[in-house]
Amino acid sequence: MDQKVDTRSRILDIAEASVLEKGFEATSIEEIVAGAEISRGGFFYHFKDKNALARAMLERYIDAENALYDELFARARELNDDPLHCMLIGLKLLAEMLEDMPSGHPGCVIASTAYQDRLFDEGVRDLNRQAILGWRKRFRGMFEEIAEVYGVKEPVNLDALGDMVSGVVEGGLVLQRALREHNNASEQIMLFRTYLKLLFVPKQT
Amino acid sequence: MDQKVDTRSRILDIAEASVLEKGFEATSIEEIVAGAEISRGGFFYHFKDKNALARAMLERYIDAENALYDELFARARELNDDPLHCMLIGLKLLAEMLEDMPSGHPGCVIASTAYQDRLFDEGVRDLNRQAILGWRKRFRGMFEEIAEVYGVKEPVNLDALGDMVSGVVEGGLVLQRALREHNNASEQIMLFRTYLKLLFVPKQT
DNA sequence: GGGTTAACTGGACTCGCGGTACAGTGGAAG
DNA sequence: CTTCCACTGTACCGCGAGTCCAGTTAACCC
Repeated sequence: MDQKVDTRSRILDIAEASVLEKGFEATSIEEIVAGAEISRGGFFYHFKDKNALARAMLERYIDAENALYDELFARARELNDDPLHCMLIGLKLLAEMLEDMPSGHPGCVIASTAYQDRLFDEGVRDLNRQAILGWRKRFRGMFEEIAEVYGVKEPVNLDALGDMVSGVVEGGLVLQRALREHNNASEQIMLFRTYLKLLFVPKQT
Repeated sequence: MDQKVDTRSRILDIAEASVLEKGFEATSIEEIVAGAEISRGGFFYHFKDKNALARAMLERYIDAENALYDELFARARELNDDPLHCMLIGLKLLAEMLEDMPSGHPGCVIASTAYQDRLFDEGVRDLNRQAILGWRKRFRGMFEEIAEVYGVKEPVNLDALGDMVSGVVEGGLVLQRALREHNNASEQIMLFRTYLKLLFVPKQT
């Protein structure tokens, strides 16, 4: 119970690595149990089927992603109190983080799940949906704060702008995955950052 | 040979519809042959395996997408000769087109393939890569033309900006798929359009 | 009319994987 | 000493991909 990490988490670790590398379908239960050094029976003891595994993985992934955003923007806030600069610093940190990942970022489970969604049940799909809505809310809130202090040079829908953060990250990861380059996602984030710099201008008083 | 469309194309039609709706893995050969009203043997006569099918589908999809871009921006050019306005009009047309699709756009096969790539062979992955590189070149070219006439307010990498078109579309489609909303992709494109309006400014002479 | 070929049909079979069922076991906790 | 948890191990089912192959049908060619 100490040296051997909790089996359930070990299964999730192995499964996540494999799913991010080759996709959900291509990851067999056989291979998960081999990696986790348990029996097939043991796997089904923890997860009633692959769907339950997907659900648990998504939950964990989303929690981790949210924690990451929390930490990133908290640090950004420490560095600068201005909401716009906080956003810009946070995005820079995010971009750097994506770049520092050796062999590229694993890629977002969200997109992967979205494109194979018929494999999953309603619960999994809803989890996915809620995660993106959460990010929309989070970033929309930050943009509202910015808009209180700054003017916008062109009218934009702040919900859509919030979605654009997720969209740019997801899109960047798709490019990165397909191109087999390693910094497309961070490049795209930096480009989006430039957008914000152009969009928000000091309010004339 | 006239009323019965060429069987191969009919297989591809059925398969594409099904793959876009539920994903590649979830589409069984059984169901394709039922839809195309042929026998299993007939399917394997045309495609040696599912991989060959994927490859053919991707080729067709990419060709269609490129033809669409050709047409869209050709029409835009007819409407306005200025390279920036041509780009802006083209994006608007693209956004409108995505919005007009009943029940949303089918979703891009590129992302779908990227996230399941271990299912496919090197040929399929390379096709995917070449498509995105093609779009990069296409849009980069257009941005270069724009940059000859306009100045940029903030320095940007034009390759990355070219990628951003693909990225925003892909990302938007991911959001749309996951959220089950219907106009995220077009919204994201319009937001990107605003970016370009802010980025490119008339050159001071 | 006979021969060749392309485009199939249909059926039998193998294999891997997801999933089920269930009996047994070893160790910790009470 | 018993109970329960967290498994192991094995046997079994069904489905879908993929293989093999023998036979059919229609078209075209000499």
